[in-house]
Amino acid sequence: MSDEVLRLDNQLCFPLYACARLVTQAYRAHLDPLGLTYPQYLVLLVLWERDGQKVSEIGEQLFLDSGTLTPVLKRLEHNGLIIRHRPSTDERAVESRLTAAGRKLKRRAAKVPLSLLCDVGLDLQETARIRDTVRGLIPRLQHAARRQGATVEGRPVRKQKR
Amino acid sequence: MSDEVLRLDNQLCFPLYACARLVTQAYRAHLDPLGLTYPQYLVLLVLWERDGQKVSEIGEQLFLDSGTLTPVLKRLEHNGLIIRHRPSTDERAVESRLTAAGRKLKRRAAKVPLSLLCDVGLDLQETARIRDTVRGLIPRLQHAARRQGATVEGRPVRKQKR
DNA sequence: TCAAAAAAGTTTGTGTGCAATTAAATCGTT
DNA sequence: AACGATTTAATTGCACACAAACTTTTTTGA
Repeated sequence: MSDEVLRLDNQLCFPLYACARLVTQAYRAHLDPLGLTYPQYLVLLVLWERDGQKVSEIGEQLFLDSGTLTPVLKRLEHNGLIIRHRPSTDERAVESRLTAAGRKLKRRAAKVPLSLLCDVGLDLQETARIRDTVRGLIPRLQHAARRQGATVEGRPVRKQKR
Repeated sequence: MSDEVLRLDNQLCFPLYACARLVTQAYRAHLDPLGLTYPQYLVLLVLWERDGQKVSEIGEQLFLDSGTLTPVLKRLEHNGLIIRHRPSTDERAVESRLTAAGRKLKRRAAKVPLSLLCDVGLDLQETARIRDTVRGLIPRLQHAARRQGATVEGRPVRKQKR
């Protein structure tokens, strides 16, 4: 009876899942030479826009919690791209600040997005259209995920084991 | 100069990455009661469509390799949902076959997709539209990802660690 | 004022993803 | 039949994701 709804082809979730992985794979060829993983690249994008942000600020933009970001930031620090330090005004927080090497990497990274579009064979218009479609999903998914128990933003909500 | 292209807001990759994670988070609330993770659920979707598939066959449909699938399949076996065995006709292969418990779980899982759409607040038409848009990206991303993972002019391109 | 609560990160444990390597079985060609 | 090439999974090593527990610091409120 309900076989149809369970077909892989009929689900929205799977193409999203598959595309996200394929995108990071496509990025890898361009990020490997920079010594970056895709999540590390995302963190740098955030810091290149505004330097010296706290873990929680970075997390709000990337929808990642500190449990994920702490190791990523430590690796970036270990690789000499950022420095983490606790500001004296609030010693709970940890700010990440770009080093000279971290700032310098921005120039090389600037070539990556266009290379990717080129690899994938998308023009700017179509890219923008798809981007807006997918982006429109985010608030609704946040609502759905938050409602049921993930820590999307601040609120605890979850009590059950994975 | 090239600041604009590096803005998080202008990238297609990030919404895809964010949505994929938010989707699995939204699924978690419905899959936890079934004792499944999202990748485990995907494997079962494939087996519910056709039982007894080889690791490579499952991998082709989910775009996952044996390095990822082997542990997932072992956990499904450990949880009593499938049995893995090597067919005598070709002892290299490993077929995964649903147990009675694995087949039984399909009835409960059949409620999940609709619950999700309900949580997210999407109607069927809009879902299908977005799904087709995202699905259209897959072949192009595969081409882009494959192009760089395999070989260029006969020589292996990849030698650097991640 | 000061103990309780809240906030901010870190740590721990589990489960993917994926590249690279390894091991075993099968196939193709001689 | 022999043997190198190919196929198929499993293994290894590293890097996310994320829930839950924990530590330290700051804020609150009776």
